[in-house]
Amino acid sequence: MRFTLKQLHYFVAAGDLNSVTKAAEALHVSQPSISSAILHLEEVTGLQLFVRHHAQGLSLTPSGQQFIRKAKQLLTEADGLAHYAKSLSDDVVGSINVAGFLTFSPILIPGLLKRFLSEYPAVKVNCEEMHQKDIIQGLTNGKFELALTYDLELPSDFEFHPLIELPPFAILGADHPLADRSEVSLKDLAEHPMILLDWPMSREYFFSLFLSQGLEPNYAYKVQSIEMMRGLVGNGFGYSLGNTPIAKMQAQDGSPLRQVPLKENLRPMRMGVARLADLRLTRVAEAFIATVEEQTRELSESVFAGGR
Amino acid sequence: MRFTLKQLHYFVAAGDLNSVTKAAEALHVSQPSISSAILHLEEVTGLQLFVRHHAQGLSLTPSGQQFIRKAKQLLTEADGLAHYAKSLSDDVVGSINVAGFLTFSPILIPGLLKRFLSEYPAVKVNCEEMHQKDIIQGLTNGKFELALTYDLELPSDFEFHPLIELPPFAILGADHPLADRSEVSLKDLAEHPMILLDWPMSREYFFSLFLSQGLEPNYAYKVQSIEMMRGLVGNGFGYSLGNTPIAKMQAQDGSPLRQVPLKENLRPMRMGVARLADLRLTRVAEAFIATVEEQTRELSESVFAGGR
DNA sequence: GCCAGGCATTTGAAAAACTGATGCAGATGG
DNA sequence: CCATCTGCATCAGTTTTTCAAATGCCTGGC
Repeated sequence: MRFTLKQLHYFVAAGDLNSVTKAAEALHVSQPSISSAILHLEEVTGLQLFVRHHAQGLSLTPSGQQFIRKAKQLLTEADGLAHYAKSLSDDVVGSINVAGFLTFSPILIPGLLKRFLSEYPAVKVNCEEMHQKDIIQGLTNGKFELALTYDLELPSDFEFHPLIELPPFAILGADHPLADRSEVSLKDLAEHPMILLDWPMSREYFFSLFLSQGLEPNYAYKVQSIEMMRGLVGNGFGYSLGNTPIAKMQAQDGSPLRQVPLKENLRPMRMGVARLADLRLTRVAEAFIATVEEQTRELSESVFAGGR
Repeated sequence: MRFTLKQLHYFVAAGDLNSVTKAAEALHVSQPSISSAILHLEEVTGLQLFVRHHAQGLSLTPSGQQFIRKAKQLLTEADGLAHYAKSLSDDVVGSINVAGFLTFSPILIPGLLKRFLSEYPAVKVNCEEMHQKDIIQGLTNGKFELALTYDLELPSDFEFHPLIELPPFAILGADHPLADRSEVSLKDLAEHPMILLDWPMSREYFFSLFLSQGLEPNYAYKVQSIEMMRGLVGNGFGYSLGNTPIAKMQAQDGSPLRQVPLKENLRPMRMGVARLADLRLTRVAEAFIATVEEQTRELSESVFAGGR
């Protein structure tokens, strides 16, 4: 870099006051400091910035006048950057990047966004839904500061703020032999063909539920999407398991579905806010977490109550 | 100032490369230099700019991403300022402020501007016409870098580049008793009433002409403008003197005028380019002077030949 | 479990910035 | 016209900042 902001600052002061001495007084530095800053700028720009009047200060040359205008502009922008940074750290402004786990994002996030933006309209919220694996990676490399997800295989340097517990339940087609029960046991289900939502970390969780009961599931199909799973279940190809209740259980082709609680006391999935432990929260993130808490409290009394 | 351009530069490099070490290599500085620049920025902004991944570099936090965008912008603008200054000193760009003496500015400057701008359309030329006194003051305090004027009472720290010599001539109304002569002497004129163009420094010049011949003029009217002088002369109130011939000698009310050379060998007025001696010329100024020379050469064969 | 990679910290040296004093040249005032 | 004053540049010495090599420390890979 050819010059420093400080030199520009000194130069501008001298140019405005037409005096090195006055600029020095105004900025509370010594007169040689101003003088040398100007000399340095004249050196590196190759411009003669001032004409010196003996015993009566100095005045800008035409070149100096052109230069000082741009210099002031740059200083203003530097100041703007400082203020921008300050407000990023002190105020609820700017943007926030959030990741959401695929299953409950469509239920949780739209209402959440609505609530958050009505309170903080100046904030730009970027949301992405993804698998747990991508969430962990995105949080790790700083792509997101927060993630709404399950505490599923979170690395030790993550912090998790739990919001709600979602016990697993069975998803059954209306024609399934077990569909009319008020609750079913994993033991009963294990014999039937199961539709597995074949997502990294999710599949291990479901498998672990059976394992904890000494059982083994009977995978009929492995699918990559919730909708596909519901379609197969709704059409009688098997049952499935889930943690995220939705308002109206129905496949996309209209086949009715049932959500039936499981008899065993199984490890529930804990949904909450995950983030890197050593990433200090911004004001925006704090505000967002507060809003998530409100939104979740509300949902836990309506949609999310459906699984229990 | 809270931060330096250098710190921003180091930070941006680290952010782009996701590595302190790589940034240090790229910028040919040591790794601690980068590291401390980042630490300082995090300190003064209050933002956490990076998440550190042990043994595998670092990545920008969302705050860091917002900050780096603006930081890059500022650096680009700082670069722009450096280039702007460089081109101001090296190229014929930017603007130039020129003063012109009142009498011949309307004759010289329009054509001059046309010629100059056709060659250097990127330059903004600011022209002002004024008295010698204001010209000297404007040059002294750097308002103009050049002035087209007479070498009339120029201070010793001025430099004057003469372009053309303009001997004084008499301006007479068509009905004036001396109007039909091919030349008149000051001695003849001195008896008649004279219309004085009462400008600072100009009046002293005209008076000195008489003084050099042991004469004294007979002031009938003192006026503040060329046009007023011509009007009075054209309507028979007296004669006047001038140095700047114009193409068609006529007052604004249509009264015809005559320009009659003076018999005596009087000190001519030297017209040229004046400037502060210790103000280094910019490229624009150099180019402008060259154009003035061309333009004057051309005019000296047409309009400016009229006085002799 | 050892090695390598990579950032932070330490330490000492070099460079830069700063200051008070001085010099110098023109302006000011009687 | 001379003495004084003003205000920028320069100098010398000190403080501050910058820089880099070495070191430490923690993690990931083999």
